[in-house]
Amino acid sequence: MPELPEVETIKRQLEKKLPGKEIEKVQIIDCPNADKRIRALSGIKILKVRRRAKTLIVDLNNDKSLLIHLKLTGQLIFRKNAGKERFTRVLFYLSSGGLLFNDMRKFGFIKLVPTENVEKEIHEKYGPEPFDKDFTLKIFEEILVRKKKSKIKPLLMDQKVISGLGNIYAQEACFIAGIKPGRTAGSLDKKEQTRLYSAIKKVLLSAIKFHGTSFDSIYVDAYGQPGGFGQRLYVYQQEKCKRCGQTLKSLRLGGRGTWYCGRCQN
DNA sequence: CCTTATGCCTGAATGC
DNA sequence: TGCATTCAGGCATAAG
Repeated sequence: MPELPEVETIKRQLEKKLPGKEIEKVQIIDCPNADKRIRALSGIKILKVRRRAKTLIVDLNNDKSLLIHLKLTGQLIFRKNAGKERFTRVLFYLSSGGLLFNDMRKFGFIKLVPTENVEKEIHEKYGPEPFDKDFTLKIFEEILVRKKKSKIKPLLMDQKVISGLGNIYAQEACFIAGIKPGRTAGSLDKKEQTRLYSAIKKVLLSAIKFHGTSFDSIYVDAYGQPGGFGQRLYVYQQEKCKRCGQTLKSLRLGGRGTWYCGRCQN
């Protein structure tokens, strides 16, 4: 399930590949959430690839941008020889190679919006990027005070509050910070707030370094390669604590599977 | 304002 | 073996 590190990995790879390339043809194979107008992009060139939260933004030279969200099972893969694969939903034929939008469960979407509206469509809807300078410790503390009754792990997953964290990295951050995921935001003391703030950045940076998590073998990067962070997970879908060896506890928070160590997290 | 539930989907895993 | 059931989850939306 692509979260910030996975989408960032794809973004960094595609921004080296796509700019300057021309879209020769777009084929929508089976994609209920794809804007039909993308079929008319023949002859349009790709200018830039960006990321905001978990959404990829592909700016085009016709003042429009593609907004691509992979949701749970989406893949965006660059292939030298374009061809339909098992779950290919949209196929972009490029001047060299092809860009495949694969999505087993069809939750993902591709929108086409005027580039000038990207701000409105995306940026305004989401909370701060964890690596932007506006995401300061002070801002984070204010969030925790404002949402003091929320449970901390579902809060970290709320894109309107902070963008980019999903079910994996929210609970990994809680582990690294030594905080139980079911604690309320308001119950964190100053030290815990600081630890969690650092843990968010730490886990995301590390995951980006290893090209993300391919735990479920669904996520792959823009070259079809799995990420290497899966074996470095502390708690997500793990049985025993990597630090103390104790059997992890599991529960559901916000409807999502959640794991934590009763000894290492307080 | 809040929290929790639902729908969108399909494949893998499980149960009888 | 096969068929039905359950589960996974991002996130918009509805309901409580």
